[in-house]
Amino acid sequence: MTQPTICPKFEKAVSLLSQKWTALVIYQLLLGTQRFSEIQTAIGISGKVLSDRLKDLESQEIIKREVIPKTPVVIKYSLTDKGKSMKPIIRDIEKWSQLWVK
Amino acid sequence: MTQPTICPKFEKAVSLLSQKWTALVIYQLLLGTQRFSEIQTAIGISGKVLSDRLKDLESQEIIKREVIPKTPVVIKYSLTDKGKSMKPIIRDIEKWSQLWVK
DNA sequence: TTAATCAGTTACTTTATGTAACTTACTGTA
DNA sequence: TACAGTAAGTTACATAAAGTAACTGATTAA
Repeated sequence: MTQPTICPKFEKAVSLLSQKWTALVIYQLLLGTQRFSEIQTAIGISGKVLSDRLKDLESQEIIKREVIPKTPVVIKYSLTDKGKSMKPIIRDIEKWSQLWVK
Repeated sequence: MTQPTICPKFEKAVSLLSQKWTALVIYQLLLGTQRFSEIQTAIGISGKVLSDRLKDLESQEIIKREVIPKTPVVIKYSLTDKGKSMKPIIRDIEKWSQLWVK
């Protein structure tokens, strides 16, 4: 009856990826810096959920939000180093899906 | 205004991993065949959700369910080849979490 | 003046998870 | 024999997460 406690860091990473849309947002930003509406139309997510997701990811320093003071203002999202370092995870999911998902 | 359609296979893989507990169940079964109650206490999931998850994963042929007709009956869950092939994904998440999650 | 875009927010609905108690064998203990 | 316990779930109900559609406020273009 030992509670084999799973590593909390691993658990946290897993809970990040088990939020819907997280992986797709990161996948999209691996293609380069993008604006809110670009991400939205690329992956087909609602404004509300994208807004939530971007806030989460920003607070975890996986993405950064840049305000470019033009008129009208432009807001650009991109991956931080922490975010970019998730690339192998995303690439493995891609590879696996090509081999195994019918 | 092109809809850059994300690969449906990739999307499907992502939606699998974005269900809560899926990655942890697979992680646990990478340690070897386990019984319902073993998985349950190992990862701290409720019977109801574990039951749902195992049904999903079985229907996608990621795990197999074996009934061993002893008295009382023993039920064992293990990964199929498709399930085992997700090991690199899980290992990458582990590695990333060790390096980047505080 | 009206329409359109961008980056969201708001209010409300639906779906997913979580909680706790219960079930149906069967076994082991008093 | 009666009582408690385990394994592998299921049921009914409660809360949290995600989806939908309409709306904002600033700005520009027709």
